Amino acid sequence: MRWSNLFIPTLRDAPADAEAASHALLVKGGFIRQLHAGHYSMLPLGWKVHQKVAAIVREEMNAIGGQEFLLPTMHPAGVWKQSGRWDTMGEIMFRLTDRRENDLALGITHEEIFATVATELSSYKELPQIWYQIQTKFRDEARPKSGLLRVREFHMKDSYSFDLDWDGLDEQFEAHRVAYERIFERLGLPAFAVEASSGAMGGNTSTEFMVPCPAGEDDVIRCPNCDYAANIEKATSQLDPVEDNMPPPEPERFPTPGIRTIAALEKAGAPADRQIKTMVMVADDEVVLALVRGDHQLNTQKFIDATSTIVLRPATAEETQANLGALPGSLGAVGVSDLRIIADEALRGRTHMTTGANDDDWHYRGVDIERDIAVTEWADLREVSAGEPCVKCGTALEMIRCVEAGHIFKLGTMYAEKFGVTVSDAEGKQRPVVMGSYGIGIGRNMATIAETYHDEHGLKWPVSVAPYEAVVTILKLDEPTTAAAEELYRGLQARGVDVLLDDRDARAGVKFADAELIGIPYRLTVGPRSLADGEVELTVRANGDGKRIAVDVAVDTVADAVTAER
RNA sequence: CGGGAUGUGGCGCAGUUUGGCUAGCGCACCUGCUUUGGGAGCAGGGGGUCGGGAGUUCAAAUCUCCCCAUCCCGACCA
Repeated sequence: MRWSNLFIPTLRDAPADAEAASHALLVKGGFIRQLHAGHYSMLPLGWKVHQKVAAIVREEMNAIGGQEFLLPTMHPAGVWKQSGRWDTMGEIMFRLTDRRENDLALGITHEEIFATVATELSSYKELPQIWYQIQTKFRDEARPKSGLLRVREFHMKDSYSFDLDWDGLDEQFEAHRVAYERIFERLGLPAFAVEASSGAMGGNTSTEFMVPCPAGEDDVIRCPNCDYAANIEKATSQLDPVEDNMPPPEPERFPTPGIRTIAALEKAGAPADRQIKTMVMVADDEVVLALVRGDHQLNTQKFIDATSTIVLRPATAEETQANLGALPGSLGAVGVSDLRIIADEALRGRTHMTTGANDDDWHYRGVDIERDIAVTEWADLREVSAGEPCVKCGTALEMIRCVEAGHIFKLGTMYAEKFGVTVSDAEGKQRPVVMGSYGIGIGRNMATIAETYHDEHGLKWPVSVAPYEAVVTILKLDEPTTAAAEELYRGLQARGVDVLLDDRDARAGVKFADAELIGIPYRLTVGPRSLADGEVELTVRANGDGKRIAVDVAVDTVADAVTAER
């Protein structure tokens, strides 16, 4: 393509409200424009990158036997009611009504729709199946942010596997894990797999693929020594045991005037690891107590997973007062019998603990949690901190901020049962199929690549996803220079290189700056000065290297480099 | 949803405190001349419901009220 004919609206100044590097550079480079919060127009350059990312995903899905579909984005409420998720999805789902007042939803994911199609599976001989699509998803995110990293409308590759049994699912899951690793490698992303919370998807196992990035929104706990890695919503660690000596026969009430915090109580003689922190939560309109050790933090996702909660919020001061008779600072679970009490595993077996007495300015000490508190359920609720010992090898864990680039789930038979997706097995018995689902956001991966590959001059796309693989820059629009550049351009096209010819009537500095901003991996600069020596200049965007090469080897040099890096 | 900030040509901004000239500057755009290997110079030119509505006033980008939008932090979130 000739640059003079293209719409590549580069800007001298990035919009002031773009903070993430990918956001600023994608706008500045003329790849995207915002329509409104969380909705972006893909301009020609952006769409080319998007399509190249999608093509890599498609190739790898096809390689593991995936079959491409395209399902509707707008769904009748009925299918969502059938799975039960019409009620459990909450505000994340855009809902609307048609002229006949039928309830409709915009798809946030497609388990329900693929399950509906899958009812036509009838025999185990048809299994396994891997079905996928690359299609628009809508999610009414509370806070879209950082350009393409978190939006409300985006393209996702979502795939679904159907197997006769769990062993089959394990194979599909593994096939996807390997496919995803290949995808991220081809995208140039240093992604790694971590244990994850399955959240609203259901199922019992899920793995996220994380890319370290300060603009990300997830914290990952990773062991620098062994292979342990988990989202902080799932991560655990070893804890040093705390010795509880001299358990007293019963809790002792003592006055703590003005003491409202763990730290203040510590000064009054109760070490934080000998305190029980009591938090009052409202889980789907039910008041529930969450107990963690004084020096630990509650991870709300762990609490949600442990209690199968849909909507969780802290109780208001009024609700707390009404249920426990005291305000935060003096709360405890001793003697509470009418509320669910979820306690963190780190508290199991502890005695000689201090906790609030549900009477402002009073606490109990000498509490034996199993004797004195009616714990309903024990669960892993506490949030791991960096530096704690790895559960597998004891090495100090590190915490890394990441972007979630992909997420794969073992779903089981829940959707098959809700939708009646059954097949006959070899004995002629009807069995529900075992499903998995697997997602990669295309635009988010594009933005994550931009986050990973850029410098002060602009983007530095890997060849695999670059909007153009090479650019031939004409420095002087006279006949001999133009003719030489055109010949290189045609030569590269003949070698199958996705090449751009910068034939604009602009100064050299403008052309160089634009080529660097939009991140073309290879630039051939054709000017009368070097041409007089029978040479052109080859500049590599990735490392800034520039060198002169003979005109007659230029096409092969660039084409070979591009081909090697695809 | 809570907190903070911002809305003035395509982009970046000034002007608002203290109401008052035809709403200004840089970039970008158009024309001409010169220039031409790292975002050119000179001259001329086009483009703006000052986020929207209502109000106060002789007079509103500027003051008042209401609303909307966007960004950041948090909550939340596959």
